[in-house]
Amino acid sequence: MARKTGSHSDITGPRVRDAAISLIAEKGFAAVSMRQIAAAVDMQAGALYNYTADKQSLLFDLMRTHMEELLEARAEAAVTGDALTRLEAFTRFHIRFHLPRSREVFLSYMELRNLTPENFAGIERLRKVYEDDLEAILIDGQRAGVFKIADTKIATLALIAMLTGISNWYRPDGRLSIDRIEEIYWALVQNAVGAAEIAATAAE
Amino acid sequence: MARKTGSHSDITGPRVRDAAISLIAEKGFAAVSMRQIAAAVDMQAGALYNYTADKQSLLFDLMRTHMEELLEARAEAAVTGDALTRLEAFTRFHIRFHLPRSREVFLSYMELRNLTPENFAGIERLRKVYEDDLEAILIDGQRAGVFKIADTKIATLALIAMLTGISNWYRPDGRLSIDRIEEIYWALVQNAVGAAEIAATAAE
DNA sequence: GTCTATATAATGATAGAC
DNA sequence: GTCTATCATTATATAGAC
Repeated sequence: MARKTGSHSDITGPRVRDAAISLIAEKGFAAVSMRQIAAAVDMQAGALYNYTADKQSLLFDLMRTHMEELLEARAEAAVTGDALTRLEAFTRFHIRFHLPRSREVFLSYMELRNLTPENFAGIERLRKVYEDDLEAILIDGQRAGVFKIADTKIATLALIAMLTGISNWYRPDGRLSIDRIEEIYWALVQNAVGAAEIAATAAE
Repeated sequence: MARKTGSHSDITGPRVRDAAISLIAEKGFAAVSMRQIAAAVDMQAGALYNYTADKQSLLFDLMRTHMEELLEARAEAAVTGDALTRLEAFTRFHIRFHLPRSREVFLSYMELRNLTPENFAGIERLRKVYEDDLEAILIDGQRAGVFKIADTKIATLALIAMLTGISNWYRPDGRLSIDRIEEIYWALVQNAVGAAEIAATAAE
C-alpha cells in the first residue's frame, strides 16, 4: 500500500475537510473562498481541485459525511427496552454526539440553503431517518400509556430543536459539565413527554 | 409634509428592506449581492446607497429592527399574575409573533456571524433582554414551588430553542392551525417546567 | 433620487509546467 | 500532487450627469 513520493492525499484530504468545516462554520459557505480554505492548509487554491470537483461538492460531502456518521453512531448506541429507556438513550446519545461537533451542527443546519436541490434532497432524506427514529420511540410510549403527547410528529421536532440548541451556547470550559447537561436535559425531555407525571402519579 | 417630485424614499426604503429580508433569508447574506436586491425593487445597485451606508449597515438595520419590534410587542403583550399565567402568555406570544416572521427569524439566527463585532454585540444585548424576560418568569415560578426546574438558565434557552424551532417547519397551509400549534407547544412547555406534574399531584 | 459608468478587488475554476 | 499564471465573472462602492 506504499504511495508514491509526494503523494499525501490520504493526509491532505482530511486536512482540507477539517479546514473547510471550521471556516464555513465560522463565516458561512458563501463567505468562504477556495483561496481561504487552501491558505488554511498551506496550499494554493488550484490544488484543492484534486480533492473536490467543485465548491458545492465539498459542502455536500461535509454535510453528508456528518449525517452518515450520526446515523451510524446512533445505530450502535441504540438500546432495546421500554419506550422510556429508549428515549433516555436517544437523549443522552444526541447530546454526547453533538456536543463535540458544534462546527458540524452549525454547518448542517445553516448551509442547507446553499445546497443544490438534488444535494438538499439527499441530506433531508438522511435527517428524516434520524427524526423517524425518535418518533418511533414516542409513538411506542404513547401507545403503552407511558407518554402523554398531543402530537408525536411535533413533539419529535420540538425535542430535537431543544436538544440541538445546546450547541448554540455550550462551551467546553463553561459552567456545566457534559454529565450535568445530560441530566438537566433528560429531565426536561422526560417532563415534556409527560413521563414524569405518570411516574409521580404511579408512585403514590 | 409634502415631498418633492420624484422623491419616494418613504416608500422605496421599506421596499428595499423587504426585498433584502427575503433574499437574505433565502440565500444568506454573503450570497446576496446589492445588485440582486436592487433588481428585486427595479433599481440599479448604486441607488441603494441612498438607503443604506453599506451592505453591513443594511444587515444590522434589519436585525436590530426585528429585535426591537419583538421587545416592543412583548412589552405590550406581557400580563400580570402568577408564574404559570405569565409563562402561558409568553409561550403564546412567542409563537404568534414569530410564526408570520419566518424570514426574520431565519435571518436573525443565521446571520449573526456576518455582523461586525460591534453590531453583533448590539443584537446580542437585545436578545438577552428577551431571554431574561423569560428566565424571570421561570425563577418566580420556581421560588413559588409551581415549577420544578433543574436550572432556570438552561431551561430558558431550551424553551426558546424549542419554540423558535417551529419556524423551521411551519407552513401557513400545513396540517396544523396556529391555534392548534399554540395548544401543543403550551402543553410541552407546561410539562417541561414541571407545572403539569404539580397540577396533577395537587388535584388528588 | 436614480441613472450610467467605472474603479478596484476578489471570486471559482482551469491550463500547463514540474 | 502542487505550483504559477490566468480567464472570465462578479462583487462593493463611488462619481457625476440629469
